[in-house]
Amino acid sequence: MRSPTELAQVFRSKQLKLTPQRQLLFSLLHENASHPTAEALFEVASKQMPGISLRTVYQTLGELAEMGELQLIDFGVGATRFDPNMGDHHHFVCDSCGAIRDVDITSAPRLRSGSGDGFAVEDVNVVFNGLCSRCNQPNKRSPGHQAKHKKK
Amino acid sequence: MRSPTELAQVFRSKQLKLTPQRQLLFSLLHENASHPTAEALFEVASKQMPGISLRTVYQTLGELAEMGELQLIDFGVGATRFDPNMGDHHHFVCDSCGAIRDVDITSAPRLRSGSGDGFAVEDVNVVFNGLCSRCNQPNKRSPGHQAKHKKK
DNA sequence: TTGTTAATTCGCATTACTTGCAAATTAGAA
DNA sequence: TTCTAATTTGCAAGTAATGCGAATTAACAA
Repeated sequence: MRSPTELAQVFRSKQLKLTPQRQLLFSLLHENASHPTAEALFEVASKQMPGISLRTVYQTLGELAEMGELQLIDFGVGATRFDPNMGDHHHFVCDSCGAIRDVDITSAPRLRSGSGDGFAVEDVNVVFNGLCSRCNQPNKRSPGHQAKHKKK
Repeated sequence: MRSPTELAQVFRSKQLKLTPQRQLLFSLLHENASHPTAEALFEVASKQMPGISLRTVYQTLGELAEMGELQLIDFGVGATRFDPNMGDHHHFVCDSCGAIRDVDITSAPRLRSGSGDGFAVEDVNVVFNGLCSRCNQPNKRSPGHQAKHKKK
């Protein structure tokens, strides 16, 4: 991850202006380990910066992703999630409450096959589905944000 | 996979009617290894059964998925894909043309961790991104259906 | 400080994909 | 053949995200 100061330099080096919106979104994202959606980030940002536009959130998140400052992940369950953790890692998704947790690559076999059968693999993403520790307790399932697409 | 006859029994056992639409969609899906979208399947189905509704395609695909006859997969690149292959396997997605290929589980490390850190993993999905053999040839990239969300 | 200008934000319209709903149709049992 | 619940269909509506143009503003220069 990058400090706000470093971010400023990255922005300038790319001819991008350092706006209050961008700074806010960047820091909110780094304070937030929940892999928020654009909408969720918008909610939080609105509290500190009333009037900020959802359009700007999408715009900025897209730019940060292009700059390699964050990952854009779609688990096929509602909206795209944003992850500032650019390290090699995977994800666990709770099928009950929708919570997402990073899965450190060391705890999962490292998959980095070069190529096979003619196609060149450039990236491998592993998604673990199941029940989080909270929802795994039979009597206290969080009815949180349920999966919409129920993959299976 | 199931033969049309077996399917009929499965349907009956669940009080579901064996309609021409369902039979057509089921067989089209099994003839088709491209992991089509609902829309794509609708196009093909329309040729053999003019007037069939896109709504019915979505409906039927959803039912088949609930019955465990097919998988519903969202790669975060446009529409949901449908896969009649219920065996343990993963997927390769071409970032250039959007083509999808099954990746037999034997060629990838078998990931079936029971649980860790309190959450119960019930399913593991691995997505390999890269360039397919066709697009991997520098001069002949298929400009096919480009990725829309470009995950990274 | 002030001015200039290209970058950015904002809001609204629009697209893409999918689902809800109600009326019309039909498979399967009697 | 008749009956009825299941199914299909078309259209409206919903969600997520993007396109676009007008208004605003960060950053640089004078």
